[in-house]
Amino acid sequence: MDPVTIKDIAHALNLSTSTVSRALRDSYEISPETKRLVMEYAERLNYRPNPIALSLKGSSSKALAVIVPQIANNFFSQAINGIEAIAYNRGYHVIIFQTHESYEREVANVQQAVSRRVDGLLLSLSSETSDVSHLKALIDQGMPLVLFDRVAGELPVTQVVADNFGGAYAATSHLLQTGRRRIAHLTIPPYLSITQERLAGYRAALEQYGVPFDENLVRYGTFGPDEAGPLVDELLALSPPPDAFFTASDRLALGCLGALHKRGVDVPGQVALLSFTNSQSAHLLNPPLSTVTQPAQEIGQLAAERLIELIERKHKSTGPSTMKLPTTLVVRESSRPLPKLVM
Amino acid sequence: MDPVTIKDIAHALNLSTSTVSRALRDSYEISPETKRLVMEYAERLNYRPNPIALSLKGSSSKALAVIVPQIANNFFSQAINGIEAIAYNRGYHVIIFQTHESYEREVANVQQAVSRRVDGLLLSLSSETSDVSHLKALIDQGMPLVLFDRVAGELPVTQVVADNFGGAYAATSHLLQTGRRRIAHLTIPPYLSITQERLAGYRAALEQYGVPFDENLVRYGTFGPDEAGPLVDELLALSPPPDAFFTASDRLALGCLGALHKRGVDVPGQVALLSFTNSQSAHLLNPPLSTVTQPAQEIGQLAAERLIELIERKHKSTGPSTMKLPTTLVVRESSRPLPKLVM
DNA sequence: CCTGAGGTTGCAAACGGTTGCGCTAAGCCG
DNA sequence: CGGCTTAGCGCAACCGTTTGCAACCTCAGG
Repeated sequence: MDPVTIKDIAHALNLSTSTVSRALRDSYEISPETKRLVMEYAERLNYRPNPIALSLKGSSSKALAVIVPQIANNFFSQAINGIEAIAYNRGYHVIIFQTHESYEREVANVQQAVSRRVDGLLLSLSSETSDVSHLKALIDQGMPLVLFDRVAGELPVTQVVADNFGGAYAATSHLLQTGRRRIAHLTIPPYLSITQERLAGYRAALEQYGVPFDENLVRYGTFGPDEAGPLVDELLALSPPPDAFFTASDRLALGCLGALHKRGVDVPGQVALLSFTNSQSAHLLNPPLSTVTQPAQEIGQLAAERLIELIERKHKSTGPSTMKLPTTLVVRESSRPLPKLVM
Repeated sequence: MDPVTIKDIAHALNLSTSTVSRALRDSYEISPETKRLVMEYAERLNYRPNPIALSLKGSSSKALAVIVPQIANNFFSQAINGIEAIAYNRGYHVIIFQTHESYEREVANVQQAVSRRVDGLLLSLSSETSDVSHLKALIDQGMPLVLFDRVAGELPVTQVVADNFGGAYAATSHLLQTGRRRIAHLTIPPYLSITQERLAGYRAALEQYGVPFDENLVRYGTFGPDEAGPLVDELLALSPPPDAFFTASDRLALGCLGALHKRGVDVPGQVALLSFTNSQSAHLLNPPLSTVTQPAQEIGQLAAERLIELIERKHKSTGPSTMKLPTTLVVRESSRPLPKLVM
């Protein structure tokens, strides 16, 4: 029960493969009668062109590569969801790669994607990646590429990101408005563009409110397991200790909340907590968690749309652009205003 | 800067493509000297065989299809994580498809996967799927196939699942032991094997404790948005109302907890809550949620391992088997024993 | 010196499809 | 009625690789 080929049809109808091919593509060179015959027969046999043969011949493989650090992460799985939706509608398939935050695997995955002849790449940098020459090479080859979320500003490619600066600014401002002054920032590895933007937003808000920046209050996580606990301990040991935690990832948020629970710290009485997260259950946590959410699915959709545009009218390159989508601050119990407002 | 082909090497070295091909595959027919030349040159040019040409020619495409209802779901993203890990180690790629719980898309995705000439399929049924003839056809074609999580028992294929019966039995028993007698079961669409197994586990536990089964207490969700609220209302309106909710999915768990919060129902005082979920934050919810977790990543890994075995020694088919992995009951605050135990 | 074997290498077909071009027959015009 | 156009179709090359088989050379044995 092997798949039907063009040859089978040609043979059965006593035609040449070229005629069948043209008939199926509705070429003007083929008589309506012949077309009808071929189409009907192909329909009956449920003929599907072999995409592999197509990609061998032509250039297009109708496949996109998505390279992300981790699938099992709310943000990325939501983004992939958006990517897949767009890709499916436009007739593309999605091949997924995980870098597990490793630079080496990122390079290897890019290689693999290229040799699979994908039509384009969607990539979110691993936290280890500081050298982006592998991507430069891609761009020089003319491979369509769109970066999302964790991008590299210096690369001349289309990038889709959330407004990390704005999100962090809004979050920090909110904490300041609720009376906190010692705001700790638990964040992700410093190489990442998003880390820097969030840090910048955090600093900008501090400055706006005349609160001096204290680098002791900024701690970098590593995506390792159980990393939040020690960081929280270090921060709580400061004097004066922080009165708020602003964290930059799902894992840090949950880890931090868990650590605070375990140490019997009252949230938000003793410290407030506010986090970047795409978790669906922030409102059900104890206490309900104030969050900055990124439009993960929209980011994925937009990135996929841009990429497909790039692929389909490669000539008319509109030039690289960075698209920034707004984040949403949702205030909940974990950052409730302090009873006595200092301001 | 087009990718290097065997022809380029052949031309540069004044050899035929066949010689180069054989040299690269280290064939005994080629002289050591020629091999060395070819290998070195290929190395220098960073030659990578075109996988598309390989798949066209031979049989193997070194790609696996994964078809799941939803990527943005803790269970599935964790499972895919496991799949990808194994696949990567064995040199396979993973192409992801989402059915969005639609039977039509499931069929279309299977078609697409086949025409992409993947070497094998990993599939978790959509909730709409009751007819599995599209999978029967696959099996008849000899396409390696492994079902996981949402399986179809009647199919003669390898299946990897969690012990849903056991998990539900343990969960229900626990609720009974803590003094609950009117245990509602909010579950997913009834076609699914896992739904039936969980229901069976639930009933078995009831029977064990001599509590009559009341079908009014069982409600089926549809994966729609905000479906939990109405179901909770209906159940709370029963007389006597339930004293526990046992839910069968992440979404139902969170939806249910949210609905109970909103209605001011005390958990676990008024009703207990216990859920199947792979959420990472169950212990941080308010109240901390008692859960049955499935070993999602292990299920993915095991399924991928089985599939690759199937692919690589297609001849020695060990016959279909069902592998069942244990679930874990974690008791937390949301199912705290009632103050006055009836038993 | 001829023959045959063994060791190397190249030719060509094949995978499934697309496409430039050539061929045939019919129709049209002068 | 002859030549030209044109519709409709087939031949063959091509994408990159593998592989059966033929071809060639060298050398040893008879």
